[in-house]
Amino acid sequence: MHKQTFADAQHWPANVLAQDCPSRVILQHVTSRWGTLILIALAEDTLRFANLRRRVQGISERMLAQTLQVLESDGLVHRHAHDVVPPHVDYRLTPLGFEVAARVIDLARWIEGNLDRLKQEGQTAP
Amino acid sequence: MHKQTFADAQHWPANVLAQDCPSRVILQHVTSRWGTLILIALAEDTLRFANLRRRVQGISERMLAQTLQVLESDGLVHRHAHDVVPPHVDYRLTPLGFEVAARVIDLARWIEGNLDRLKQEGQTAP
DNA sequence: GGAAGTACCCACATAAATGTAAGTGTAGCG
DNA sequence: CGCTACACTTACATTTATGTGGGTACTTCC
Repeated sequence: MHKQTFADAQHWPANVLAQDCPSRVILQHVTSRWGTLILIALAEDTLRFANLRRRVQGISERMLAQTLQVLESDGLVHRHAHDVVPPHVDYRLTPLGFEVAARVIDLARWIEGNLDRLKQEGQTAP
Repeated sequence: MHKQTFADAQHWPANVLAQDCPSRVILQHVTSRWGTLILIALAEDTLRFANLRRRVQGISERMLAQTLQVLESDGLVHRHAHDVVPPHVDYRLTPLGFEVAARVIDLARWIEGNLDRLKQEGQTAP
């Protein structure tokens, strides 16, 4: 038996607005600068490292490698390394990855399609 | 007349994967650490500064103020200052804000509801 | 009178994210 | 042979994000 405490109430059910809710961590990964773009790119295609880098324009090798590792550790991306040389590694979304990606894409597409409705003139702070 | 160049193709239609697509900027704002949480909180209620800060647990005054300004400049949040003293300022989403918030919430809710399916053990990198 | 609340801003300091350049080992190509 | 491609990693430098503490001007509550 487990008596529910006030602290528990913050987390059950999970609530991102709660201070140390674990979902915040995943949300950070998914909504990170490159995380979003990688998910979007991989939703279209299974890609190799170099190709993925070409799709996600502007990303450095370092960030691509790092972000892929994070997404993999979350169970959103699957890394398949063929045992050959020179190396050949495929990256693709897991079923879970496709579920998040769909939502991220929905958000991105909305923004892309509503750019003209969004103000951007007096923008000083990034 | 306007002959479409290769560079144009990157931006028309808007594509977040393109290097300097303006939608990336908005995406950053919306998916920023606190931006997401503020949108989620404001989708539930119109809130005053201090109340909003209590909802978005862990945010500092500085970041709250700063992020609100960014979201306001994007046209997602509306700031209504009553001319009284002590100050009374209401923050609420614009119609546009509600549209993005809905998508952000969808993403957040999915994460909250699938925490158990997501791996988190060997997590070293944040 | 003193404390607390309101909605901030500012300067300063630190933490975190990101970029840059170089290196690794092997293979195929001209 | 020399160059390029592949998928990384590591060290170092820089940029960006975020936190902290203090201040403001005024009011209400005790």
